[in-house]
Amino acid sequence: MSRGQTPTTTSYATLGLLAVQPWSTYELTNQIRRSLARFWPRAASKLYEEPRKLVALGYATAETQHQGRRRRTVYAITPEGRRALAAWLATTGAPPALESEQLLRVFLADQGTRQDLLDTLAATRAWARERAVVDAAIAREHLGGGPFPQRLAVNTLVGRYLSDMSEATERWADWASEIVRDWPDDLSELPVDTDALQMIADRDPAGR
Amino acid sequence: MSRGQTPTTTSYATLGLLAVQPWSTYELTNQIRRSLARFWPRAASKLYEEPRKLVALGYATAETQHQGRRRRTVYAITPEGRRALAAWLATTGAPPALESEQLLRVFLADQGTRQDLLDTLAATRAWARERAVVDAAIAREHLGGGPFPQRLAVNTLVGRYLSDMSEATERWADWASEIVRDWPDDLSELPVDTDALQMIADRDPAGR
DNA sequence: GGTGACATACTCCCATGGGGAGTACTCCCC
DNA sequence: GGGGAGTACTCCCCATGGGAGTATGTCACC
Repeated sequence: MSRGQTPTTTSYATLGLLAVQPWSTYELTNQIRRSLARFWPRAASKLYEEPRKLVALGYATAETQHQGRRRRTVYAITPEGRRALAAWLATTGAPPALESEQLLRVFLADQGTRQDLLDTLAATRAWARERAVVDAAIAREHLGGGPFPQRLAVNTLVGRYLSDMSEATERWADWASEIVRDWPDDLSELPVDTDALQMIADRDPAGR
Repeated sequence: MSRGQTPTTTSYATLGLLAVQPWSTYELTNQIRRSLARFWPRAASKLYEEPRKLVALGYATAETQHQGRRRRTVYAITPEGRRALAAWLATTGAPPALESEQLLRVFLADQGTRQDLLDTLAATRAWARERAVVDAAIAREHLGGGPFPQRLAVNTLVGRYLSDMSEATERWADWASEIVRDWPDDLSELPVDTDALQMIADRDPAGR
Protein backbone atom coordinates (compact mmCIF):
# COMPACT_ATOMS: atom_id res chain seq x y z
CA MET A 1 0.00 0.00 0.00
CA SER A 2 1.22 3.38 -1.00
CA ARG A 3 1.79 4.54 2.56
CA GLY A 4 -0.12 4.87 5.78
CA GLN A 5 -3.52 3.25 6.12
CA THR A 6 -4.70 -0.03 4.65
CA PRO A 7 -8.10 0.01 2.99
CA THR A 8 -11.04 -1.26 5.03
CA THR A 9 -14.22 -2.88 3.76
CA THR A 10 -15.80 0.56 3.91
CA SER A 11 -13.01 1.83 1.65
CA TYR A 12 -13.94 -0.78 -0.96
CA ALA A 13 -17.62 0.04 -0.55
CA THR A 14 -16.81 3.66 -1.38
CA LEU A 15 -14.51 2.61 -4.20
CA GLY A 16 -17.27 0.44 -5.62
CA LEU A 17 -19.59 3.43 -5.88
CA LEU A 18 -16.85 5.49 -7.53
CA ALA A 19 -16.51 2.66 -10.07
CA VAL A 20 -20.02 3.51 -11.27
CA GLN A 21 -19.32 7.23 -11.74
CA PRO A 22 -17.53 10.12 -10.03
CA TRP A 23 -19.32 11.58 -7.02
CA SER A 24 -18.86 14.37 -4.53
CA THR A 25 -18.57 13.23 -0.93
CA TYR A 26 -22.01 14.53 -0.17
CA GLU A 27 -23.55 12.58 -3.04
CA LEU A 28 -21.55 9.57 -1.95
CA THR A 29 -22.95 9.65 1.57
CA ASN A 30 -26.47 9.96 0.18
CA GLN A 31 -25.96 7.03 -2.16
CA ILE A 32 -24.66 4.99 0.73
CA ARG A 33 -27.50 5.96 3.01
CA ARG A 34 -30.10 5.00 0.43
CA SER A 35 -28.74 1.65 -0.68
CA LEU A 36 -25.59 0.36 0.96
CA ALA A 37 -26.66 1.28 4.48
CA ARG A 38 -29.12 -1.62 4.47
CA PHE A 39 -26.35 -4.20 4.57
CA TRP A 40 -23.29 -2.11 5.41
CA PRO A 41 -24.39 0.56 7.87
CA ARG A 42 -21.71 3.14 8.63
CA ALA A 43 -21.64 6.55 10.32
CA ALA A 44 -21.88 9.41 7.85
CA SER A 45 -19.00 11.27 9.51
CA LYS A 46 -16.65 8.39 8.73
CA LEU A 47 -17.81 8.17 5.13
CA TYR A 48 -16.41 11.63 4.59
CA GLU A 49 -12.95 10.35 5.43
CA GLU A 50 -12.95 7.39 3.07
CA PRO A 51 -12.48 9.21 -0.27
CA ARG A 52 -9.43 10.96 1.18
CA LYS A 53 -7.97 7.60 2.10
CA LEU A 54 -8.65 6.36 -1.41
CA VAL A 55 -6.73 9.30 -2.86
CA ALA A 56 -3.81 8.62 -0.49
CA LEU A 57 -3.81 5.00 -1.70
CA GLY A 58 -3.81 6.06 -5.33
CA TYR A 59 -7.22 4.47 -5.89
CA ALA A 60 -9.01 7.74 -6.61
CA THR A 61 -8.35 11.30 -7.71
CA ALA A 62 -9.91 14.42 -6.21
CA GLU A 63 -11.04 17.40 -8.24
CA THR A 64 -12.05 20.56 -6.44
CA GLN A 65 -14.87 22.46 -8.09
CA HIS A 66 -16.42 25.78 -7.17
CA GLN A 67 -20.00 27.02 -7.16
CA GLY A 68 -19.73 30.64 -6.14
CA ARG A 69 -17.68 30.72 -2.99
CA ARG A 70 -18.55 27.16 -2.00
CA ARG A 71 -16.07 24.40 -2.75
CA ARG A 72 -16.94 20.82 -3.45
CA THR A 73 -14.65 17.88 -4.07
CA VAL A 74 -15.52 15.34 -6.72
CA TYR A 75 -13.77 11.99 -6.55
CA ALA A 76 -13.09 9.62 -9.45
CA ILE A 77 -11.69 6.09 -9.50
CA THR A 78 -8.23 5.43 -11.04
CA PRO A 79 -7.21 2.35 -13.07
CA GLU A 80 -5.25 1.22 -10.02
CA GLY A 81 -8.43 1.64 -7.97
CA ARG A 82 -10.33 -0.59 -10.39
CA ARG A 83 -7.66 -3.25 -10.13
CA ALA A 84 -7.73 -3.09 -6.32
CA LEU A 85 -11.52 -3.35 -6.35
CA ALA A 86 -11.44 -6.36 -8.67
CA ALA A 87 -8.84 -8.05 -6.44
CA TRP A 88 -11.00 -7.40 -3.38
CA LEU A 89 -14.08 -8.81 -5.12
CA ALA A 90 -12.17 -12.06 -5.63
CA THR A 91 -11.91 -12.52 -1.85
CA THR A 92 -14.85 -13.81 0.16
CA GLY A 93 -15.33 -11.72 3.26
CA ALA A 94 -17.25 -12.10 6.51
CA PRO A 95 -20.64 -13.85 6.59
CA PRO A 96 -23.83 -11.94 7.41
CA ALA A 97 -24.23 -10.64 10.95
CA LEU A 98 -27.50 -9.70 12.56
CA GLU A 99 -27.92 -7.10 15.27
CA SER A 100 -31.30 -6.77 16.87
CA GLU A 101 -32.15 -5.08 20.12
CA GLN A 102 -35.71 -6.25 19.61
CA LEU A 103 -34.74 -9.91 19.32
CA LEU A 104 -32.69 -9.44 22.49
CA ARG A 105 -35.88 -8.28 24.20
CA VAL A 106 -37.67 -11.39 22.96
CA PHE A 107 -34.83 -13.52 24.30
CA LEU A 108 -35.22 -11.97 27.75
CA ALA A 109 -39.00 -11.64 27.55
CA ASP A 110 -39.69 -14.00 30.47
CA GLN A 111 -38.40 -11.26 32.79
CA GLY A 112 -41.03 -8.80 31.54
CA THR A 113 -44.75 -8.93 30.81
CA ARG A 114 -46.61 -10.66 28.03
CA GLN A 115 -47.76 -7.28 26.77
CA ASP A 116 -44.14 -6.03 26.55
CA LEU A 117 -43.35 -8.99 24.33
CA LEU A 118 -46.40 -8.43 22.13
CA ASP A 119 -45.39 -4.77 21.78
CA THR A 120 -41.87 -5.69 20.73
CA LEU A 121 -43.19 -8.20 18.19
CA ALA A 122 -45.57 -5.57 16.84
CA ALA A 123 -42.68 -3.12 16.45
CA THR A 124 -40.63 -5.71 14.58
CA ARG A 125 -43.55 -6.48 12.32
CA ALA A 126 -44.17 -2.80 11.64
CA TRP A 127 -40.53 -2.34 10.71
CA ALA A 128 -40.64 -5.31 8.32
CA ARG A 129 -43.78 -3.98 6.66
CA GLU A 130 -42.25 -0.54 6.27
CA ARG A 131 -39.20 -2.13 4.62
CA ALA A 132 -41.47 -4.06 2.28
CA VAL A 133 -43.21 -0.86 1.21
CA VAL A 134 -39.91 0.96 0.63
CA ASP A 135 -38.42 -1.99 -1.28
CA ALA A 136 -41.56 -2.29 -3.37
CA ALA A 137 -41.39 1.38 -4.30
CA ILE A 138 -37.75 1.00 -5.36
CA ALA A 139 -38.55 -2.13 -7.38
CA ARG A 140 -41.40 -0.33 -9.15
CA GLU A 141 -39.05 2.55 -9.93
CA HIS A 142 -36.58 0.09 -11.47
CA LEU A 143 -39.30 -1.64 -13.48
CA GLY A 144 -40.04 1.74 -15.02
CA GLY A 145 -36.34 2.17 -15.90
CA GLY A 146 -33.90 3.61 -13.39
CA PRO A 147 -30.71 5.67 -13.56
CA PHE A 148 -28.15 2.83 -13.86
CA PRO A 149 -29.53 0.07 -16.09
CA GLN A 150 -26.17 -1.75 -16.15
CA ARG A 151 -26.44 -2.13 -12.37
CA LEU A 152 -30.03 -3.37 -12.35
CA ALA A 153 -29.23 -7.09 -12.50
CA VAL A 154 -27.01 -7.10 -9.40
CA ASN A 155 -29.33 -4.65 -7.68
CA THR A 156 -32.12 -7.14 -8.20
CA LEU A 157 -30.10 -9.91 -6.52
CA VAL A 158 -29.47 -7.72 -3.48
CA GLY A 159 -33.02 -6.36 -3.44
CA ARG A 160 -34.40 -9.87 -3.47
CA TYR A 161 -32.29 -10.78 -0.45
CA LEU A 162 -33.41 -7.75 1.53
CA SER A 163 -37.00 -8.41 0.52
CA ASP A 164 -36.73 -12.08 1.55
CA MET A 165 -35.31 -11.03 4.91
CA SER A 166 -38.05 -8.54 5.68
CA GLU A 167 -40.71 -10.95 4.46
CA ALA A 168 -39.36 -13.71 6.70
CA THR A 169 -39.25 -11.22 9.58
CA GLU A 170 -42.87 -10.22 8.98
CA ARG A 171 -44.05 -13.83 8.85
CA TRP A 172 -42.07 -14.69 11.97
CA ALA A 173 -43.50 -11.77 13.92
CA ASP A 174 -47.03 -12.87 12.97
CA TRP A 175 -46.32 -16.45 13.96
CA ALA A 176 -44.71 -15.44 17.26
CA SER A 177 -47.52 -13.00 18.13
CA GLU A 178 -50.11 -15.71 17.63
CA ILE A 179 -48.23 -18.02 19.97
CA VAL A 180 -47.63 -15.39 22.63
CA ARG A 181 -51.27 -14.32 22.58
CA ASP A 182 -52.17 -17.73 24.00
CA TRP A 183 -49.58 -17.58 26.77
CA PRO A 184 -50.71 -17.06 30.39
CA ASP A 185 -49.89 -13.80 32.17
CA ASP A 186 -47.33 -15.55 34.32
CA LEU A 187 -44.37 -16.12 32.00
CA SER A 188 -42.47 -18.36 34.40
CA GLU A 189 -44.15 -21.53 33.16
CA LEU A 190 -44.83 -21.46 29.47
CA PRO A 191 -46.02 -24.10 27.02
CA VAL A 192 -43.24 -25.22 24.68
CA ASP A 193 -43.80 -25.29 20.94
CA THR A 194 -42.40 -28.74 20.22
CA ASP A 195 -43.38 -28.50 16.55
CA ALA A 196 -41.20 -25.42 16.04
CA LEU A 197 -38.24 -27.09 17.74
CA GLN A 198 -38.74 -30.18 15.59
CA MET A 199 -38.82 -28.02 12.45
CA ILE A 200 -35.50 -26.43 13.39
CA ALA A 201 -34.03 -29.84 14.17
CA ASP A 202 -35.21 -31.17 10.81
CA ARG A 203 -33.23 -28.55 8.93
CA ASP A 204 -30.28 -30.88 9.43
CA PRO A 205 -31.50 -34.23 8.05
CA ALA A 206 -28.13 -35.80 8.87
CA GLY A 207 -28.49 -34.88 12.54
CA ARG A 208 -28.64 -38.30 14.12
CA MET B 1 -28.89 6.43 37.94
CA SER B 2 -26.76 5.83 40.96
CA ARG B 3 -23.80 7.75 39.59
CA GLY B 4 -21.45 7.61 36.65
CA GLN B 5 -22.36 5.56 33.59
CA THR B 6 -25.80 4.96 32.16
CA PRO B 7 -26.61 1.36 31.24
CA THR B 8 -26.29 0.41 27.57
CA THR B 9 -28.20 -2.28 25.72
CA THR B 10 -25.27 -4.60 26.42
CA SER B 11 -25.70 -3.84 30.14
CA TYR B 12 -29.29 -5.07 29.95
CA ALA B 13 -28.24 -8.10 27.95
CA THR B 14 -25.84 -9.00 30.76
CA LEU B 15 -28.45 -8.20 33.38
CA GLY B 16 -30.90 -10.46 31.58
CA LEU B 17 -28.53 -13.40 31.90
CA LEU B 18 -27.98 -12.66 35.58
CA ALA B 19 -31.76 -12.74 35.98
CA VAL B 20 -31.63 -16.45 35.12
CA GLN B 21 -28.93 -17.29 37.68
CA PRO B 22 -25.68 -15.88 39.09
CA TRP B 23 -22.63 -16.30 36.84
CA SER B 24 -18.94 -15.59 36.93
CA THR B 25 -17.74 -13.21 34.24
CA TYR B 26 -16.09 -16.02 32.39
CA GLU B 27 -19.28 -18.08 32.33
CA LEU B 28 -21.17 -14.97 31.30
CA THR B 29 -18.96 -14.37 28.28
CA ASN B 30 -19.34 -18.01 27.25
CA GLN B 31 -23.12 -17.85 27.57
CA ILE B 32 -23.15 -14.72 25.47
CA ARG B 33 -20.88 -16.19 22.83
CA ARG B 34 -23.04 -19.29 22.50
CA SER B 35 -26.46 -17.67 22.33
CA LEU B 36 -26.71 -13.90 22.47
CA ALA B 37 -23.85 -13.32 20.05
CA ARG B 38 -26.09 -14.39 17.17
CA PHE B 39 -28.23 -11.28 17.45
CA TRP B 40 -26.20 -9.04 19.76
CA PRO B 41 -22.54 -9.56 18.86
CA ARG B 42 -20.13 -7.82 21.24
CA ALA B 43 -16.39 -8.01 21.89
CA ALA B 44 -15.50 -10.34 24.76
CA SER B 45 -13.17 -7.78 26.31
CA LYS B 46 -16.07 -5.38 26.77
CA LEU B 47 -18.30 -8.03 28.28
CA TYR B 48 -15.88 -8.24 31.18
CA GLU B 49 -16.58 -4.62 32.02
CA GLU B 50 -20.36 -4.85 32.05
CA PRO B 51 -20.89 -6.67 35.37
CA ARG B 52 -18.76 -4.05 37.11
CA LYS B 53 -21.00 -1.36 35.68
CA LEU B 54 -24.06 -3.25 36.91
CA VAL B 55 -22.62 -3.33 40.43
CA ALA B 56 -21.92 0.42 40.28
CA LEU B 57 -25.53 0.97 39.23
CA GLY B 58 -26.84 -1.16 42.09
CA TYR B 59 -28.28 -3.70 39.65
CA ALA B 60 -26.00 -6.55 40.71
CA THR B 61 -23.81 -7.69 43.59
CA ALA B 62 -20.34 -9.20 43.27
CA GLU B 63 -19.08 -12.04 45.41
CA THR B 64 -15.42 -12.98 45.26
CA GLN B 65 -14.72 -16.68 45.61
CA HIS B 66 -11.43 -18.52 45.79
CA GLN B 67 -10.25 -21.80 44.33
CA GLY B 68 -6.76 -22.18 45.70
CA ARG B 69 -4.93 -19.00 44.84
CA ARG B 70 -7.20 -18.14 41.92
CA ARG B 71 -9.94 -15.65 42.49
CA ARG B 72 -13.22 -15.52 40.64
CA THR B 73 -16.05 -13.06 40.90
CA VAL B 74 -19.62 -14.28 40.79
CA TYR B 75 -22.30 -11.71 40.02
CA ALA B 76 -25.95 -11.85 41.07
CA ILE B 77 -28.89 -9.61 40.17
CA THR B 78 -30.48 -7.39 42.84
CA PRO B 79 -34.21 -6.59 43.19
CA GLU B 80 -33.41 -3.12 41.85
CA GLY B 81 -31.74 -4.82 38.87
CA ARG B 82 -34.87 -6.86 38.20
CA ARG B 83 -36.99 -3.73 38.27
CA ALA B 84 -34.62 -1.96 35.87
CA LEU B 85 -34.66 -4.96 33.54
CA ALA B 86 -38.46 -5.09 33.57
CA ALA B 87 -38.63 -1.36 32.81
CA TRP B 88 -36.21 -1.79 29.91
CA LEU B 89 -38.23 -4.69 28.52
CA ALA B 90 -41.24 -2.37 28.35
CA THR B 91 -39.41 -0.15 25.84
CA THR B 92 -39.13 -1.13 22.21
CA GLY B 93 -35.58 -0.64 20.99
CA ALA B 94 -33.91 -0.48 17.60
CA PRO B 95 -35.12 -2.63 14.69
CA PRO B 96 -32.95 -5.42 13.25
CA ALA B 97 -29.81 -4.39 11.39
CA LEU B 98 -27.97 -6.53 8.90
CA GLU B 99 -24.25 -6.34 8.22
CA SER B 100 -22.89 -8.39 5.37
CA GLU B 101 -19.59 -7.98 3.63
CA GLN B 102 -20.66 -10.73 1.29
CA LEU B 103 -23.83 -8.94 0.24
CA LEU B 104 -21.70 -5.87 -0.36
CA ARG B 105 -19.62 -7.94 -2.75
CA VAL B 106 -22.78 -9.04 -4.55
CA PHE B 107 -23.84 -5.40 -4.79
CA LEU B 108 -20.55 -4.48 -6.46
CA ALA B 109 -20.23 -7.74 -8.40
CA ASP B 110 -20.39 -6.10 -11.83
CA GLN B 111 -16.89 -4.76 -11.19
CA GLY B 112 -15.49 -8.28 -10.75
CA THR B 113 -15.85 -11.61 -12.51
CA ARG B 114 -18.81 -13.95 -12.69
CA GLN B 115 -16.75 -16.58 -10.86
CA ASP B 116 -16.04 -14.15 -7.98
CA LEU B 117 -19.77 -13.70 -7.56
CA LEU B 118 -20.46 -17.43 -7.67
CA ASP B 119 -17.76 -17.94 -5.03
CA THR B 120 -19.28 -15.33 -2.75
CA LEU B 121 -22.74 -16.86 -3.15
CA ALA B 122 -21.28 -20.30 -2.38
CA ALA B 123 -19.66 -18.91 0.78
CA THR B 124 -22.95 -17.38 1.89
CA ARG B 125 -24.76 -20.63 1.24
CA ALA B 126 -22.15 -22.62 3.15
CA TRP B 127 -22.48 -20.29 6.10
CA ALA B 128 -26.27 -20.62 6.10
CA ARG B 129 -26.01 -24.42 5.98
CA GLU B 130 -23.55 -24.44 8.85
CA ARG B 131 -25.93 -22.29 10.89
CA ALA B 132 -28.77 -24.71 10.11
CA VAL B 133 -26.72 -27.64 11.39
CA VAL B 134 -25.75 -25.83 14.58
CA ASP B 135 -29.32 -24.64 15.21
CA ALA B 136 -30.65 -28.13 14.54
CA ALA B 137 -28.24 -29.60 17.09
CA ILE B 138 -29.33 -27.07 19.70
CA ALA B 139 -33.00 -27.73 18.95
CA ARG B 140 -32.46 -31.49 19.34
CA GLU B 141 -30.71 -30.87 22.66
CA HIS B 142 -33.70 -28.85 23.85
CA LEU B 143 -36.16 -31.52 22.68
CA GLY B 144 -34.31 -33.94 24.94
CA GLY B 145 -34.65 -31.55 27.86
CA GLY B 146 -32.14 -28.74 28.40
CA PRO B 147 -30.73 -26.91 31.41
CA PHE B 148 -33.31 -24.09 31.67
CA PRO B 149 -36.80 -25.46 30.92
CA GLN B 150 -38.46 -22.20 32.01
CA ARG B 151 -36.51 -20.42 29.25
CA LEU B 152 -37.34 -22.92 26.52
CA ALA B 153 -40.46 -21.17 25.22
CA VAL B 154 -38.76 -17.83 24.53
CA ASN B 155 -35.65 -19.63 23.31
CA THR B 156 -37.85 -21.37 20.75
CA LEU B 157 -39.19 -18.04 19.49
CA VAL B 158 -35.67 -16.70 19.00
CA GLY B 159 -34.40 -19.97 17.58
CA ARG B 160 -37.18 -20.00 15.04
CA TYR B 161 -36.23 -16.51 13.89
CA LEU B 162 -32.57 -17.39 13.48
CA SER B 163 -33.53 -20.58 11.69
CA ASP B 164 -35.90 -18.71 9.36
CA MET B 165 -33.17 -16.22 8.56
CA SER B 166 -30.57 -18.84 7.71
CA GLU B 167 -33.11 -20.84 5.72
CA ALA B 168 -34.09 -17.76 3.70
CA THR B 169 -30.40 -17.03 3.16
CA GLU B 170 -29.76 -20.55 1.92
CA ARG B 171 -32.70 -20.46 -0.48
CA TRP B 172 -31.68 -17.03 -1.74
CA ALA B 173 -28.10 -18.15 -2.38
CA ASP B 174 -29.38 -21.12 -4.38
CA TRP B 175 -31.73 -18.93 -6.38
CA ALA B 176 -29.06 -16.30 -7.05
CA SER B 177 -26.46 -18.89 -8.05
CA GLU B 178 -28.80 -20.38 -10.58
CA ILE B 179 -29.40 -16.98 -12.15
CA VAL B 180 -25.75 -15.99 -12.17
CA ARG B 181 -24.73 -19.31 -13.75
CA ASP B 182 -26.62 -18.24 -16.87
CA TRP B 183 -25.00 -14.83 -17.05
CA PRO B 184 -22.41 -14.08 -19.75
CA ASP B 185 -18.77 -13.56 -18.81
CA ASP B 186 -19.05 -9.87 -19.55
CA LEU B 187 -20.99 -8.46 -16.62
CA SER B 188 -21.49 -5.03 -18.13
CA GLU B 189 -24.69 -6.01 -19.91
CA LEU B 190 -26.77 -8.42 -17.91
CA PRO B 191 -30.29 -9.77 -18.35
CA VAL B 192 -32.69 -8.35 -15.79
CA ASP B 193 -34.93 -10.62 -13.77
CA THR B 194 -38.20 -8.78 -14.17
CA ASP B 195 -40.10 -11.48 -12.28
CA ALA B 196 -38.01 -10.94 -9.18
CA LEU B 197 -38.52 -7.18 -9.35
CA GLN B 198 -42.24 -7.69 -9.80
CA MET B 199 -42.31 -9.97 -6.77
CA ILE B 200 -40.65 -7.32 -4.62
CA ALA B 201 -43.02 -4.68 -5.96
CA ASP B 202 -46.02 -6.90 -5.15
CA ARG B 203 -45.07 -7.04 -1.48
CA ASP B 204 -46.80 -3.68 -1.24
CA PRO B 205 -50.27 -4.28 -2.73
CA ALA B 206 -51.21 -0.66 -2.06
CA GLY B 207 -48.32 0.59 -4.16
CA ARG B 208 -50.15 2.19 -7.00
C1' DG C 1 4.98 -37.73 39.64
C1' DG C 2 5.93 -35.02 35.67
C1' DT C 3 4.30 -32.64 31.77
C1' DG C 4 1.37 -30.99 28.33
C1' DA C 5 -3.12 -29.58 26.85
C1' DC C 6 -7.09 -27.38 27.80
C1' DA C 7 -10.31 -24.70 30.58
C1' DT C 8 -10.87 -20.99 33.76
C1' DA C 9 -10.33 -16.18 34.94
C1' DC C 10 -9.23 -12.31 33.98
C1' DT C 11 -6.45 -7.22 32.56
C1' DC C 12 -4.73 -3.86 29.39
C1' DC C 13 -4.42 -1.04 25.51
C1' DC C 14 -4.55 1.00 20.81
C1' DA C 15 -6.95 2.17 16.88
C1' DT C 16 -11.38 2.41 14.78
C1' DG C 17 -15.95 3.69 14.50
C1' DG C 18 -20.43 5.74 16.13
C1' DG C 19 -22.82 9.60 16.49
C1' DG C 20 -23.93 14.10 17.29
C1' DA C 21 -22.88 19.16 17.14
C1' DG C 22 -21.52 22.81 14.48
C1' DT C 23 -20.61 25.90 10.29
C1' DA C 24 -21.63 27.92 6.10
C1' DC C 25 -23.12 28.58 1.51
C1' DT C 26 -26.75 28.11 -2.45
C1' DC C 27 -31.01 27.62 -4.55
C1' DC C 28 -35.75 28.22 -4.89
C1' DC C 29 -40.21 29.64 -3.60
C1' DC C 30 -43.37 32.83 -1.85
C1' DG D 1 -35.87 39.89 0.49
C1' DG D 2 -36.74 36.32 3.86
C1' DG D 3 -37.11 31.66 5.07
C1' DG D 4 -36.46 26.94 4.48
C1' DA D 5 -34.66 22.97 2.31
C1' DG D 6 -30.72 21.09 0.31
C1' DT D 7 -25.62 20.96 -0.37
C1' DA D 8 -21.03 20.47 1.50
C1' DC D 9 -18.52 19.67 4.67
C1' DT D 10 -15.36 19.60 9.73
C1' DC D 11 -14.55 18.40 14.43
C1' DC D 12 -14.45 15.87 18.50
C1' DC D 13 -15.59 12.80 22.35
C1' DC D 14 -16.31 8.54 23.84
C1' DA D 15 -17.67 3.63 23.19
C1' DT D 16 -16.40 -0.43 21.08
C1' DG D 17 -13.65 -3.85 18.53
C1' DG D 18 -10.22 -6.85 18.79
C1' DG D 19 -6.07 -8.70 19.94
C1' DA D 20 -2.16 -9.51 23.17
C1' DG D 21 -0.79 -10.84 27.55
C1' DT D 22 -0.78 -13.21 32.24
C1' DA D 23 -1.70 -16.64 35.46
C1' DT D 24 -3.92 -20.55 37.79
C1' DG D 25 -6.53 -24.94 38.04
C1' DT D 26 -7.78 -29.67 36.27
C1' DC D 27 -7.21 -33.83 34.02
C1' DA D 28 -5.38 -37.28 31.13
C1' DC D 29 -1.64 -40.00 30.03
C1' DC D 30 2.80 -41.82 30.08
